[in-house]
Amino acid sequence: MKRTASKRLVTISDVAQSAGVSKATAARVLGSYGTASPVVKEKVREAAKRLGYQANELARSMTTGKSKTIGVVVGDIENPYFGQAVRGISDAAHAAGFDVILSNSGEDAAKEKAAVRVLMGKRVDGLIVTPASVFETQHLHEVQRSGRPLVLLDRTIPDLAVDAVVTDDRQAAEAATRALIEAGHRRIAYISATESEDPIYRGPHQINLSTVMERIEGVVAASRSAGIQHPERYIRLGAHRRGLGDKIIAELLQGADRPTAILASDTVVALEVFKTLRRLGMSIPGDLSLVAFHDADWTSVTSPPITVIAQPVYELGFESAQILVRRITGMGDTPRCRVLATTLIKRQSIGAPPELEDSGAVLQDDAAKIG
Amino acid sequence: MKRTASKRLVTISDVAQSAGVSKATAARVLGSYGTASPVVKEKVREAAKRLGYQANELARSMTTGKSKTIGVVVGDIENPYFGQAVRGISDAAHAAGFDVILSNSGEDAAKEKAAVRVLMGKRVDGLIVTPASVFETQHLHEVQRSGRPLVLLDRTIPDLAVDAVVTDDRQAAEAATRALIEAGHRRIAYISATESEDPIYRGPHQINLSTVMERIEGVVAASRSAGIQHPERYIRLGAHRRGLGDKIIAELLQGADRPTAILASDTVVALEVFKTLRRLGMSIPGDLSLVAFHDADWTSVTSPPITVIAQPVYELGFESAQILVRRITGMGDTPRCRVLATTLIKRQSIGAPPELEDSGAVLQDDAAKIG
DNA sequence: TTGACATGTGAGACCGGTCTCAAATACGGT
DNA sequence: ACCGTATTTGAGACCGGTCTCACATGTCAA
Repeated sequence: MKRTASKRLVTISDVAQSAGVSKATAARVLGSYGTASPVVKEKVREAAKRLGYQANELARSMTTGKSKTIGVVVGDIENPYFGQAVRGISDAAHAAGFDVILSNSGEDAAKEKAAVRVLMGKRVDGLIVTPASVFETQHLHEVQRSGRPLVLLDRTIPDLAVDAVVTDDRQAAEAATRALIEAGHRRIAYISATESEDPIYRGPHQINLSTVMERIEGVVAASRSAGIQHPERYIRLGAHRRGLGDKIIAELLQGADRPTAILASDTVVALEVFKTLRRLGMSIPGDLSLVAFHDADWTSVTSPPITVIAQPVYELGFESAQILVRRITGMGDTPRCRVLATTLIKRQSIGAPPELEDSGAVLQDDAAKIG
Repeated sequence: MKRTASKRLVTISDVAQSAGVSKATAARVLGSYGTASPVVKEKVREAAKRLGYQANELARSMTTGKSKTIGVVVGDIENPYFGQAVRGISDAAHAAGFDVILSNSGEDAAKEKAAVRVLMGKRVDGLIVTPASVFETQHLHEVQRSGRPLVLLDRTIPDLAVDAVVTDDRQAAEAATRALIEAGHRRIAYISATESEDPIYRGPHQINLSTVMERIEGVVAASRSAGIQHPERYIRLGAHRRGLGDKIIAELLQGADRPTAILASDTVVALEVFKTLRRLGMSIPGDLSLVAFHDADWTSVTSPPITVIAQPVYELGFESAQILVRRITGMGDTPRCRVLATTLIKRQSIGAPPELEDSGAVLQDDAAKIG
């Protein structure tokens, strides 16, 4: 058995010595740059193979300044939404010869900040980030100032002039809401998983994600143009943690003037709605209609199958990586925000609203609000 | 506006010069090693802050030889199974002060090899890998030989003496099969997503994953001890690609002596079973009973809810990272394989087998095999 | 006062590559 | 044979940190 020393690795100098050439020459052959005669090339390659040489990419990156690596910070790897996006990123990156380092922030701005710092420290050539908050963005501004390319994924930050790739959430929310209105609904809830101590929506200052704001605007706009009064009252936030989501949904459905339809911000929330409904003995779409963001694979096998807003998640990742690579290699035209379209996939979770006893009271309530 | 040069970053020499101390002293303060007087510390820290100094981790790792980073190669990031495992890894790693670099192999041994090479090149302190094949393992042997700690996740490799963390697949498959047998089933299929050109199982040589082999053994053992003849005939492989899975399942269910129960290797396959059944106009558990590996969150909201084998996936990741960190920092007791237990969660997808016309023929068939 | 010893600081080697530059060699034409 | 040019090669600086070691200073006991 070959007792290779486990500590010290083979360096280019070792190879050079063994091949009987200078370090510089060996480096040229192994690094595929400069020139070397065929016979020398062969000698060096043979020695490298024999010694089991593997280049130290760290050293290489340090001198060249390029690491051929892009850093990615996503909100939650466990969420299949980001899983798909990451695959898109990986595919595009690898196709361009880049590696990917992934971190997840758990949607926590502080963790995100730390992750970005680490990746910058590792001298990645560029960054793709799904920012956890539009408020805490100093670290991203710093990245931009340092000149390292940065692409925002899924969400934008208003005052940060970098590339971004997002889906058209406003228009998606509007379309979904319109579909519910066309089915006869007037009391439509939007339940978001976004972080928030207060589950009740009181205004834009609470919202720290561009997507959430856009969706709320979409729901409100569609409702308003259908003559629905005060649609904001059915908006709920912070349904992220499992137990909490359940509570928020149950309270919403058991309260006075309960909504007859729910738009869920992702499939995790939709799942929570499903479970809560089962617990309350209510059915879809008889008692409640449901639409969810994200066409997760399982949404077509529930009963009833869920009507969803399909987002081009893989493309979102793929495009963002392509843009980033272009910035790294090429140069700077002005940053753009690419908006990808979504599709409403109609399945069987939308029905006519049930006849609610207190329906008249609600109208009165609405009327009172006007007067 | 401060026009920070976008190209050249601030180095420790810049900070030293600005603070009026030597490079060595500045490094001691900023690197938190050696000694420095309080007043000098203050000066250096102030200068670093003013200049926006960020350490070059590459340079740091190069001299120290440690990168405080562990590399992870998983089969498929999109699969929620691995998503959970990765979170477990991240949590344990970060708790110990390590960063995580993630790659995915797409269950392709060649890609896995490339990913391992890249990570080794980046001088990660250790590796966690879910090996795509028990046959192509030279690269993993090389890692082991180089002395860099390696932990296998979810799967083992017989002749490779490194740590591993897996679930007890044999016992899980046995328990699931027994549950089906107790419900009266005698024709039980196991459908695996594992890569294979031939969907029919002909022997162990086809199987390139330890988990798959264990599960097959589990199913066969439970069947045999219940007196079921030739249980292997209902084993199908390669249900990975979407279209193919559908075809394999449909053929199995429409063939002579069709199985009355299916054990699916993961929830993606289970989903495929659901869809195919719907297409064929069959129902669960009336026409077919179903059990699946992996307690994906949605398996409780289908109708009927699916009986699953819950695996401690997060723990799998968490443990593997802990073991790896222990190896990196501490030293070598002999490598161990940690086996975590699974739980059978009984829901409503198991029922009595339907009265099949050709039931008698099957028994004859079985009997014929004995004579 | 002097010596023993702890503490703070700077000079410079080093990690393992890349890259510049000059010297050495090969080649081609007259 | 001889010169001009192209190609191959080696010496050594460099990237940005860490680390060793020598030297300067401060403290305290004899």
